[in-house]
Amino acid sequence: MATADWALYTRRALERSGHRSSAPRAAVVDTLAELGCSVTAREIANRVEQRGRAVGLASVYRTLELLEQMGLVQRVDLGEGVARFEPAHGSGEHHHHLVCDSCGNVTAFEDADLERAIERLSGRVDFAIDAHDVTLRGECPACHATTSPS
Amino acid sequence: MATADWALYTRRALERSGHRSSAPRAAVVDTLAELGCSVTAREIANRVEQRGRAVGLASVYRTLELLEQMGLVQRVDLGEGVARFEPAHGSGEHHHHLVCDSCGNVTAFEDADLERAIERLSGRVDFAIDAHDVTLRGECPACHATTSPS
DNA sequence: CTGAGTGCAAACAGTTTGCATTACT
DNA sequence: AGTAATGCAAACTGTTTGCACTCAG
Repeated sequence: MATADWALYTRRALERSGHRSSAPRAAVVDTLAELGCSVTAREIANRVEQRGRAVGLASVYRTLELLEQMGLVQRVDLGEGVARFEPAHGSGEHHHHLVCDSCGNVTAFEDADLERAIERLSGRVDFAIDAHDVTLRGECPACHATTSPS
Repeated sequence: MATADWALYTRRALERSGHRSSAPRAAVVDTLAELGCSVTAREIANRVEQRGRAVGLASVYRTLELLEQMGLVQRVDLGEGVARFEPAHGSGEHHHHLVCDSCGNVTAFEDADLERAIERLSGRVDFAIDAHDVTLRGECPACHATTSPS
């Protein structure tokens, strides 16, 4: 399964580039793999602690920063004033996020049509585009049900 | 011209909804209209000060928050860790942003194709979408020239 | 044994809030 | 006169940094 692959690959990549394999760092990698899509640094620290081990928040941030520079982690900003992070799966996989305005719930989606539109657009603008974010906001099914009970 | 229209309309809207017309608030409105697209609270405060008058940063934030709630101002988060704001022009006008990774320069763009793709997509997901942000990142022409001098 | 990596606490930056003061209406 | 709105400074939040300590290589 992809999440275990990523954790493994990431640990290898760290080794390969001469980084020491420390317990805290491994815990962050494993936990990010476990939690998956768009998690905050604090969520990672909390989860690690739940599992008995413990990591300083600073180390979580330092690890995430390192991994981001290595292209193994993607930083995501959904406009909540908190940075979110997720495993970066190679070049292929590519998703964006739906955010529920009521409960803050975050879900991922992918859409080839959208990607195509953005790609075309990228060729048309005068910037040299190399990344893009799309965030859709609204109400998730659960909140929608309670808000407008038909 | 649109910027003056917006300032006028906004001041009217404030009056109409029973808000006092104070000098600081008017200054914020005028300055946001003048600066236009995606400015920070501090930029507004600075600009107001340059023009002789002065506003506390807190008042700038309070005004922007009020205007946002009234739908007259749009809050924009480009993932820099600073909130940006811009005049919200009615329902029609709709743009997104290009951010230069090197110099931080922000430019606006609109693209009907992209909007259409998002609209179609919105119908397909299980959230009730009512807003969306798109941010394209890359190198602006100026930075691109200095980075890769052909 | 050496220094990369850690944890803590202090420093920071942006934003929000409490409160006494100001100034529209 | 009454009270919405202001300005300042303190409080808060998320993130970064300095520094002494630890542990992997």
